[in-house]
Amino acid sequence: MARAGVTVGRLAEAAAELADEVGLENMTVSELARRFGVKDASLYSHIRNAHELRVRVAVLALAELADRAATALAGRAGRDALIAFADTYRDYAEEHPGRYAATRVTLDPETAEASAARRHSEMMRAILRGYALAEPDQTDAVRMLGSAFHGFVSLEQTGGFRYHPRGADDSWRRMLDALDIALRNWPAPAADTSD
Amino acid sequence: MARAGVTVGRLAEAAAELADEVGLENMTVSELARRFGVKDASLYSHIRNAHELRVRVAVLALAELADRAATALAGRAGRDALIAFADTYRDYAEEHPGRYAATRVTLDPETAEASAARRHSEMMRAILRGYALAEPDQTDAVRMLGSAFHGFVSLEQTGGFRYHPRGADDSWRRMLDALDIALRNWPAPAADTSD
DNA sequence: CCATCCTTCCTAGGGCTCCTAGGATAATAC
DNA sequence: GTATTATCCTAGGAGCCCTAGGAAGGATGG
Repeated sequence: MARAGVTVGRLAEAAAELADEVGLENMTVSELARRFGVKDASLYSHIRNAHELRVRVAVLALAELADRAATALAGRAGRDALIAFADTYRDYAEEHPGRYAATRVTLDPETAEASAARRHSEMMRAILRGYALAEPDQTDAVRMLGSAFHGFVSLEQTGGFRYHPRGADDSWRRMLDALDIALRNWPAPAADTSD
Repeated sequence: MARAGVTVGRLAEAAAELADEVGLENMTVSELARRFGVKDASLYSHIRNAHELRVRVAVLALAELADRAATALAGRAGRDALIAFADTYRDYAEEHPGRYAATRVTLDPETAEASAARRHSEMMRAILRGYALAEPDQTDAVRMLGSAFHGFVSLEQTGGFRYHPRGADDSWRRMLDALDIALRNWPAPAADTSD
């Protein structure tokens, strides 16, 4: 019987496709095997378990997204960079919901280290160079941006903005403007603003 | 054979407990049945399917969280209200991860309408009274706050802040300060959106 | 060219999940 | 006390994840 040509790489790629189609939680080893014309048990020669599959999709997505973000960031600084970066995230999440969801899979330290995760935070820090923030404010700002971007995309995808006529695009733009302002007026350390 | 005393209410309560213990995606009808000393098939006299269970946990959690937030908000305004509200969210998510995750389950319109979801957005709007924002800016601001809160909690829970020594608590405080500043300096509507 | 070895695939099967169908019994209403 | 309804049961189908053990493809080396 001819071999199906399954490799870990193709498996991860197909898993990412499948996750985008049916959602990460409905991405199953069985369905993946079916798409390769192979019994599900056969895939366990290539992967340890279903979780590894999710991890591989996560790693793949993190790299893809980092590449896109890097391209978007080229030649931009300050507010322009912020917006370009944020839009890249949101567009990617819309285009590849399964892959995007996978980026939130918790990775073990070694996998995380080998992944593009560091590139992501470094790009965020690069953006913040336009705002002159020292540590630990820079880390705090990175976390705020990450929270706002991911939170918005997450709420949007779960339908949280569905019950109000205001367009999500418009809210997104305004949020980015507001974040830009927050970064430019970054609060002084622990000054008790008594008002 | 004596009845186990299963009701939809107790089911939802037990499901919430279970979700907090094992995570929402590991909360299963079978395990729930086991805890009631009943066969899994028996539960289908009370609920239609597993999804309904998740929805019931979501509704329960939204109500609980709204109650807590309302209490925290009492007698506070402006920045104080913002912080009290945000802390309520984050504390609840830490205390009840399964319930919190359920609040992100997509509800059908009628269920959403009957849930405490509206109370949540109304509380956010109440907070924004301290910042004098007119529509649609108010909606945009509500979405920004929701995004930042949920995003932070989500990243924190999936371990996104694990690879840097800076404490998450500190970043959280600073993010709230920054959001307060963003609200007080809310951007003027874009003059031109042509680029 | 042939023997060897590793990889990839198979069948078989166990255990868990969700869920349906149909029947029995407990609690309640009349 | 009987009829009704709600709650529980057993039985079973289908899908999922995963393991064990075996067969065959494809490469390697004599």
